Amino acid sequence: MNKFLKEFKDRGFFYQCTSEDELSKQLDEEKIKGYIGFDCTAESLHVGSLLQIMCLRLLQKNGHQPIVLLGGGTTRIGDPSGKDKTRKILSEAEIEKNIKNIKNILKKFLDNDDPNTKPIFVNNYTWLKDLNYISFLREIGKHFTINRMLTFDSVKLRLDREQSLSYMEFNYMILQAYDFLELNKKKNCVLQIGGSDQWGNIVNGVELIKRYSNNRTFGLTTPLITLATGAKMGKTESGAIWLDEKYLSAYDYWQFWRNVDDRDVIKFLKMFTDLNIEEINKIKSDDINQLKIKLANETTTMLHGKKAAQNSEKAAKEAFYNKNSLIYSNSAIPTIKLSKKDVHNELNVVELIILSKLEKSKSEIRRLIKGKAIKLDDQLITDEKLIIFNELFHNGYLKLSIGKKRHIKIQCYNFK
RNA sequence: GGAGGGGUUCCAGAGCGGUCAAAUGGGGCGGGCUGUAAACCCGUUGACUUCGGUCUUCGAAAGUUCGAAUCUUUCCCCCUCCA
Repeated sequence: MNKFLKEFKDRGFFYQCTSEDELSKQLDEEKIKGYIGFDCTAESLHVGSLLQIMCLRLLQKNGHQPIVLLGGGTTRIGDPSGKDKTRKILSEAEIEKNIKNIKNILKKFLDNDDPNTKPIFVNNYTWLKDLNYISFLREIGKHFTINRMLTFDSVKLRLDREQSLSYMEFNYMILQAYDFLELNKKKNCVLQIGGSDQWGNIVNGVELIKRYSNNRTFGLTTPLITLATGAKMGKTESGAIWLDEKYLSAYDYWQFWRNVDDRDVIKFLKMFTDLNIEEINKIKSDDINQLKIKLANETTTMLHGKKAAQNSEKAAKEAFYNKNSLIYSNSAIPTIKLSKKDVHNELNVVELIILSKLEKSKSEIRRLIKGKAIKLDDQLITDEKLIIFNELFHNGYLKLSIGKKRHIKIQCYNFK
């Protein structure tokens, strides 16, 4: 089997392929271009898209060139796959902003220097915006039968549940197929990779290209990643695991990986790190926590850099293992600064926590205090009326802990 | 177009004039046990509070009533069946 394809499988990326043997053969014979489309509905990408990104990296690693399609056009329509309801339609400005943001994140993960493999970024709006309806129907539309389109899951599910599917959304799969055709014509792209929910859309593209130009192309899908708990990857109760530091700090990103379920560790090491697959297979999981730290370091380094990863690890050590030690300015624990005007003589714990922005409801904070969750410099707080005074701070710093996992350093000089 | 059923707190889903900030389950959060894991047990889960209470919530608006998530009217949205 082809090297790329083998690693693709070994790492757990593989779900379905249109014709595996032939793809393998073609990959052996030449360096190809493969594309993945990213939805631009959100302002940033979260870990739910990480597997897709890893696929792009794997292409590069094997000398193939990835094409990143940022769906400026199709985002204006909305993919009905896996959706119960029509999505809200974004404004032009929002979409443009999202595309820019997402592109920057992808660049962090990809090698942008090697001219043979550096990613090609395309926006399908450039070719979709000027389509002529009549000629599109005549050239492209004739290759699609409604009979067949009705059998695709994305459509069928909606219809079965008697949820409305607009004509606009119904056309999404045709446009995605057309994207593939366009990339095949213009860039000689022969492979589309996507999540398993994209299978129908991808197959449509492969078939359209076959009918239109008799070219051979391939589709490859990745499985839907679920956590051991059954939840979808990417979103937690406290918010999505964003890949953008603006929305999620490197420390919190590190913590996400540090806290994965035991059962997911090896799987994630394979999927989301560059560690050699044989090495991972050799690991005996006698120290699962060490592995989790490894996972957190690798993933954080890949996205935020080595320094950020080291800092996060250091901060975690301080927060979880150096109990009862005072916090100083060189601590890596996330810091919030209080300005003098925030602070007055009567400031109590509850207000302090509000100022720290760790919680926004006073009732919730009072509940937490009653539940023995709040600590200042590892001292349990039991009185919600406690007034914050100067002696609590050591060299202007105070550690605030909420529960076992949330620790923050509060900095305030000249506290009264 | 005709006939019914429904919209409840993060989700599912009870309530059907006062005892309802609203059962129960899930999820979340916190505590315990541990390993920053899982499982399990316990607590908690609208906001504000001088801890006495106060204020805002049951699709939207108006009304009946001492009192409405619960009754009436209009409107919006969803579902089922018939044409």
